[in-house]
Amino acid sequence: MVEITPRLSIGQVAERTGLSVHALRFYENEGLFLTPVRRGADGRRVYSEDDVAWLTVCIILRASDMPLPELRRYAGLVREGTGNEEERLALMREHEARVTGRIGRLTESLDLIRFKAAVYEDIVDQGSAAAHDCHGPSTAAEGEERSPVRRREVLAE
Amino acid sequence: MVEITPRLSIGQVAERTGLSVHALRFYENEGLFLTPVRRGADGRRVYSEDDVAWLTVCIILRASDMPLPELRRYAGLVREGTGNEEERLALMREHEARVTGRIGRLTESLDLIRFKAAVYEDIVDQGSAAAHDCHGPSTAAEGEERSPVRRREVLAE
DNA sequence: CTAGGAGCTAGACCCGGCTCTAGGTCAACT
DNA sequence: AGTTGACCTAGAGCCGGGTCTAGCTCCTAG
Repeated sequence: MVEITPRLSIGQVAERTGLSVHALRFYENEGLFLTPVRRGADGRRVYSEDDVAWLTVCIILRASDMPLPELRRYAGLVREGTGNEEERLALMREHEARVTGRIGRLTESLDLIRFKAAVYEDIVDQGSAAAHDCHGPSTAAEGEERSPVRRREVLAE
Repeated sequence: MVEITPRLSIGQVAERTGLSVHALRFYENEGLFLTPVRRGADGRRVYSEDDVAWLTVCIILRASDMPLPELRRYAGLVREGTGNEEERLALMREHEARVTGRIGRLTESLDLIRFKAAVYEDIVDQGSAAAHDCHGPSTAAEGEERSPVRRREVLAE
């Protein structure tokens, strides 16, 4: 007699998932659900826990910047049922590659960011230790290579 | 007699930086340069290597999703000259935190992505080893906790 | 002299991904 | 009876970050 799959209102789903009710309707419109969202007698949307489970997957994929069209395609594959796992795999692997690439580029950027921060920290520390004017390095440097953030091009300012 | 700071055209800067000429004008409009971009007698923009060096910094900050307003603010601080290193430091540290946060969330997402991929890979391998139908797990799972991507909520599909 | 190519400005447009509004239905309280 | 409050639809609006267009000025080469 326990409710096996409680029927959730859009508001409840919004609350649980952190998506807005607008976003939920929008996602539905975009074809991101696995099954057409059911309606109650009064025409209101009724969600199941399965919907919520799927949404949490969507949220994670979106959090890693999977574009909506690709998420839609993925939803389509899942909707089709078993048999297309190669395609799902390819899609996931592709996405994985994008995400690792993104992480890599962000990590590279962190080199510069931390380097800059360290430079400013030194100046600040120095300035507060002895209370005389800071003498910032204004020598500009040329940058040619760029992959593993070159020291010199990073120094100025 | 060597050109100490060669004068570059917008096209040359675009080529070197990978930014479009449009983007270069746009950035200028947005106040992202350290000094007003000089103009030749004919009214065309003339860039120095310093500009390019600064642009490469901008590009890295943008690559890590520093919003334009913040980049503008940073440019402003640098423009002001030495003396505001605490502010520059704070800005960089803040940005650093955002970037590490982002990397963390992406890395978390990777857990799910790889898990899914692994599931599909198993199915595909299994399917190709013995040529009988795949029996995908369609058992839906409820998801409550979510930080360290829970196993169960991830299984379905 | 004329055609191309690079630049110029101001401003329109685009894209992704929501977000919000207008105008309405319904059920539940007071 | 009236007021919330949650929901509905269709469609407009917004934001960030560019991108592109129109219509113009130059310079250079053929």
